[in-house]
Amino acid sequence: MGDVELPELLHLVSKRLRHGYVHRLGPLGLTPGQARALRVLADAEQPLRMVRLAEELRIVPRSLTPVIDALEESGLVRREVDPANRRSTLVVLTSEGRAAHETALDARRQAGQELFAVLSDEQREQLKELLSAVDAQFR
Amino acid sequence: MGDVELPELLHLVSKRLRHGYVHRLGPLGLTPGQARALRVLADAEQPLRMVRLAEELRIVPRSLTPVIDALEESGLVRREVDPANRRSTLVVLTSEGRAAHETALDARRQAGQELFAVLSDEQREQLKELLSAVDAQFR
DNA sequence: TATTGTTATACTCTATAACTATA
DNA sequence: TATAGTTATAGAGTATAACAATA
Repeated sequence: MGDVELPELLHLVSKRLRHGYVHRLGPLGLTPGQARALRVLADAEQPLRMVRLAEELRIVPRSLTPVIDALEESGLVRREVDPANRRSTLVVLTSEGRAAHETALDARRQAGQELFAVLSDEQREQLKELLSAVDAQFR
Repeated sequence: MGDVELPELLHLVSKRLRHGYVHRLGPLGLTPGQARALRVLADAEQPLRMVRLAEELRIVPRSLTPVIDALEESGLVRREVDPANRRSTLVVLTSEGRAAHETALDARRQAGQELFAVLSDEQREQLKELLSAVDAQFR
């Protein structure tokens, strides 16, 4: 076979990452998408509206709904009506949610380290810069 | 927000790639997975057994079944019983399938070029080598 | 009218487990 | 017994379109 193209490589490596996440986050009762939402909420350090959270995650609001449904059912977030605009829903991270985020963060770090284990710190930085450049052109 | 980690970047860039594929392959009546299967079959230059094709695509055989179902329905591949081992199914690329592969290849190339447009040839090569190293450690 | 979020629906990608036919 | 592939089922991730509530 031999010659794997760059797009195909990207796809394969990304699939491995997802695989690692699924297996490490699964025992915590989280999907990668849920863990991502927790991360954004924790980083924001304040409740976020659905539209805003979806933007940060780069998915459409409709796709966020079941993610938040699941997190709410697990008690990791809470929906609140935005007093400033009653059309809006504020997604509030609970203390359980914050704790789950910390655990998930470790799991995600481990999966990341495992995936990029063969790269030196320098190479990892290089990879990050290349991918950043690719990503940035669309933002 | 600022500090996006390497794994997250990988996920985001990969998502963009998928997005580009979906939009360019959709009008051709192909999903990215179907186009991948066509590519492997075209590269192999001979019919492949289901198990072998799944291996090349790095998915389990069960996941390949609906992909081949769809391609067969579109007349792009044909299932044949392997005369050497009647348990096995040979997936044969039809001439229509070969033509569809050529068209899909262009679409995929365009999506790839668009995605990595901001990188120089040298940077693309660098990225490819880094991802290859990551991928190779698991093979 | 425009915005926010949800309901409804659907498709892709992937997996595990159980079954059938064949070896 | 072991292998190849399918049926059955499920769970993530994603999207578009239509709608209700609110602004």
